[in-house]
Amino acid sequence: MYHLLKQEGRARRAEFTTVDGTFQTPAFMNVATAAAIKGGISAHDLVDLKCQIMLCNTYHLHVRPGDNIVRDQGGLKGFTGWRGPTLTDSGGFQVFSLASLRTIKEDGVTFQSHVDGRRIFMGPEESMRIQSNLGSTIAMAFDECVSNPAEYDYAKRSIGRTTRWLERCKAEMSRLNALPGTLNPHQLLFGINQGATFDDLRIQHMKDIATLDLDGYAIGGLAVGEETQVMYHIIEQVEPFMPKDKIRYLMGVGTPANIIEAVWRGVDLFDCVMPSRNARHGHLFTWSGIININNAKYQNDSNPVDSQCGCPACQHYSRAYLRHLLKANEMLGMRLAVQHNLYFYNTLMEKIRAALDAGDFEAFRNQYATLLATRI
RNA sequence: GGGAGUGUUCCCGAGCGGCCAAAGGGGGCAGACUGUAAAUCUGUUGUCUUACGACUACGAUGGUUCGAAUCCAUCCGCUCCCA
Repeated sequence: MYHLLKQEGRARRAEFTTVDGTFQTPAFMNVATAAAIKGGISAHDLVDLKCQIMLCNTYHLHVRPGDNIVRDQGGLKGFTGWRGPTLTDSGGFQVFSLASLRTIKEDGVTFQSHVDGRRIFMGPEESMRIQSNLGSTIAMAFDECVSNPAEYDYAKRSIGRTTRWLERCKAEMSRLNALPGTLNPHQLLFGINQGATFDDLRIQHMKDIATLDLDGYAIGGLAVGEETQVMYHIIEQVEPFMPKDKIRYLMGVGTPANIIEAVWRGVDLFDCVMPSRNARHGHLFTWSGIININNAKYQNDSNPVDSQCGCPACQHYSRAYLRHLLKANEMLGMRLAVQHNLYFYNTLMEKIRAALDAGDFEAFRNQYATLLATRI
């Protein structure tokens, strides 16, 4: 249930209520692909990192340990111990990213497991059944994510198929939610807008899926090869055709600047592997810009990563220590780095919401969009 | 005392007459990363120079050769075997 609290231009401040709790938007989902944030972060840690909603992946959990196991363990909630809302990605992105191992047909997609190489078939119904077993708060539609630049004709055929898949997802989800013994009988379904970088395809597809009255709408297929300005342009084109009373999710995005710019253009929800992956590689976000903690200039630096940060790493440890841990390949190094970046992202969202509440998000955007992308 | 090895660029280690500033690791330095096949990947790593190139380098010294990290002699260091 989406409840709009305040608006500034196209930017929206709202809250989203689910059976697993309410979260404040704009929000960033913390990515726990295989039911854990990479870098040794537990569900319990996520609470301290100001996480509101956790994202897991259908494909990965289907392959290992198997969605039936997760269901038997009480779904993602029982399995991971995360009590708040969860969203599961549908496996659509894996279809795209495992490009060399797949065949796409009308029924669904056959692709090879990256774990043991076995052939796996996944279509809309399979994806919904797996997500139902995972018991997530929100299930994503099974879509096709096309890489950019894309051929117009291919993108056009792809959105037709993605729409038909969406209709099948909706039907299957209704059926599953009504079954006795279903883990989460109130599981929500979000549709996904596609159409590569073509305005007319994007708009047409958005209009098509808007008629299906889903619980939320995502923009997918962005930040997959096109220029950043093209991404912003597509959001601007599609946004007017997204239902005003539904939550909007920009999938897989992005940098702090991307998020600020997308909120500015009317997006409510985000997820991205960047804070966790980049943290593992020593790339840390701060309120003064981006640093690479591996750089030699930090080897004897007794300051915290960011003196303005309240995360567990910045509260107790120096740049010199964190750099040493990462260099020495100590698990603690990754853990602290990931904690820092996730705390940064969740705090960024908090600040965005505060700015919207105060009615000065434009000033916030002017102050931070460029600054946070600066390398220092 | 006798015999057999061995010494390579920051480290380990390949090379056995020219294509060697010298494979491959490691380490160092830097970069990338956007619904996670990612604790991954890429570049770089003798000095000087923008570059062409020049110079210094394969334990030391001397030699053979048009040419030596590579062959020979002596010396120095280390390892192993026999007494």
